Amino acid sequence: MNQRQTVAERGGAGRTGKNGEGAERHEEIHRSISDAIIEHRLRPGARLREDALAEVFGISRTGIRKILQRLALEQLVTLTPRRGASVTRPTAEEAKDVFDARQMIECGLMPEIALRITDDDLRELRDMARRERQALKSGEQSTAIRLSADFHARLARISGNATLADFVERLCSRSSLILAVYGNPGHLGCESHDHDDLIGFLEAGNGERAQAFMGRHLKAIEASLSIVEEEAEAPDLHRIFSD
Amino acid sequence: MNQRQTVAERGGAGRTGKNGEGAERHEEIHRSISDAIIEHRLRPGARLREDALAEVFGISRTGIRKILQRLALEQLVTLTPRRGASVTRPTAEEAKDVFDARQMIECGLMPEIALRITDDDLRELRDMARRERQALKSGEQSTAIRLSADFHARLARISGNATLADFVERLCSRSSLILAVYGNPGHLGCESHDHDDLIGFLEAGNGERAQAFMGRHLKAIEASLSIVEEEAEAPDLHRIFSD
DNA sequence: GGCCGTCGATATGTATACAATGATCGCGTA
DNA sequence: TACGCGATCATTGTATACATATCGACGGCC
Repeated sequence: MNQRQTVAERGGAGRTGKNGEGAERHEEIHRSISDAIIEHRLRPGARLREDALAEVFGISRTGIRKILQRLALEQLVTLTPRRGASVTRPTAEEAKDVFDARQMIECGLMPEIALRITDDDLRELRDMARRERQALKSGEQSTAIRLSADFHARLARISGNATLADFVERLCSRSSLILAVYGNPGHLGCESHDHDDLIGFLEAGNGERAQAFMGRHLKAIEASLSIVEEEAEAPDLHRIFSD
Repeated sequence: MNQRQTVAERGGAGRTGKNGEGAERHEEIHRSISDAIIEHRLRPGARLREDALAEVFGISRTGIRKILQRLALEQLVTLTPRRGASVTRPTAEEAKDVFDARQMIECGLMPEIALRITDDDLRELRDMARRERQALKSGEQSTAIRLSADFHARLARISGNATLADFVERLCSRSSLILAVYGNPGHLGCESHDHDDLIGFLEAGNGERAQAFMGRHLKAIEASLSIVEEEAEAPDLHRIFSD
């Protein structure tokens, strides 16, 4: 079964630029899977079989495993020892932790961002916000969710602190997973005009108000979640044995 | 050369409990390498050849690669595409970012920690601080450095926010690398009594003072560094061409 | 009729073999 | 003597083969 390799790869392009672009190809595949998860095209709990992925992307399992491990470290997928990979299903506790962390970091970054933001940044952010509104209006919820995460990540990047920006990026990805599990269908995380308002404060150089606004923004997202621990899987036995 | 496998592994124990303990074994190796880096037994820039590591730990390159990739994501080692792995040499900019991040997160966590800290926590922290002082006194600088990082990580864990605690743990590991590059030999990062003082504030439930103290503590460490971009590698040419 | 044990299929974990690339060293020539 | 060039070697990147554990289903047994 795993012998059936994708037709195109073997002969031509697959071999040709193999090594130089190998790393970039992996990067690309990582992004593909990552995006699919963030956009909820792969729902939490979905299994990610190595063979299937290897066939889809036309590389061998070795490369897929590497990517899956990276995704696991980013906590987008969960690697169960003999069971393989699946899209992470965040717990209620993780959800709380993630939003607390975002509250601390993203808000804390605002003053610095207000100081350093440039006209180019403002233009780009406005464009992202516009595209996000547009996606929401045309019902492309997947795209809107990803753009929203991108917006927050891009914002953090302006602070100049790459380490914290990486943290924020990962927190936003995980937030997207959390929305998939605990979000209400109609109600997307970010209000459509919030991001524009935030841009306004930053343009005015008002770090304090931006910080406060971001705080409310995140609280609003968190409040919109229906966090009820489902625990549908091993329903009663654990409770019985915990007595 | 790579044929010389470690004597013990092949026949007996290596094969026996192979799978069940495989994951734990990897965890163990990860810790071994990680500790060696944090304790400066592996200095920044040191090359980590896959074959050599595979031989030392008695597993094949496959497992080693997995571990190296994880270390790379934690930014303790750097993976250069065709050159292999080496211990990361943090740049001055990264050093600043890491300490700014620690300032934000560790300080921000203090109030919550002061609220949640238990007697058991206090006892354990005091023990760690004591062992750290002791290691310093007996000149075991490697041990002292690791214990200091452990202390900060353990502290963060008390906050109950696993996500932020993970961040702090990684920041502390990287700080250890930074100390290896920019630290002054005689002057260890943390003053020996600082941690005890901090414990005092936390025991008193005084989150505010603990926060302020942690701020000064981290600033003091940062200030003790000699951050001068060495750039010993391509020494003069760049400067010439920048004219 | 329901439950337990066993068998087969499927997928992962690990090791090894092969290929490609960058580095190092030696040689020839100016 | 120093520089450029070429070959060999060391080391990583990738794929594949084999071993092993888990899950589902079927059949026998109580």
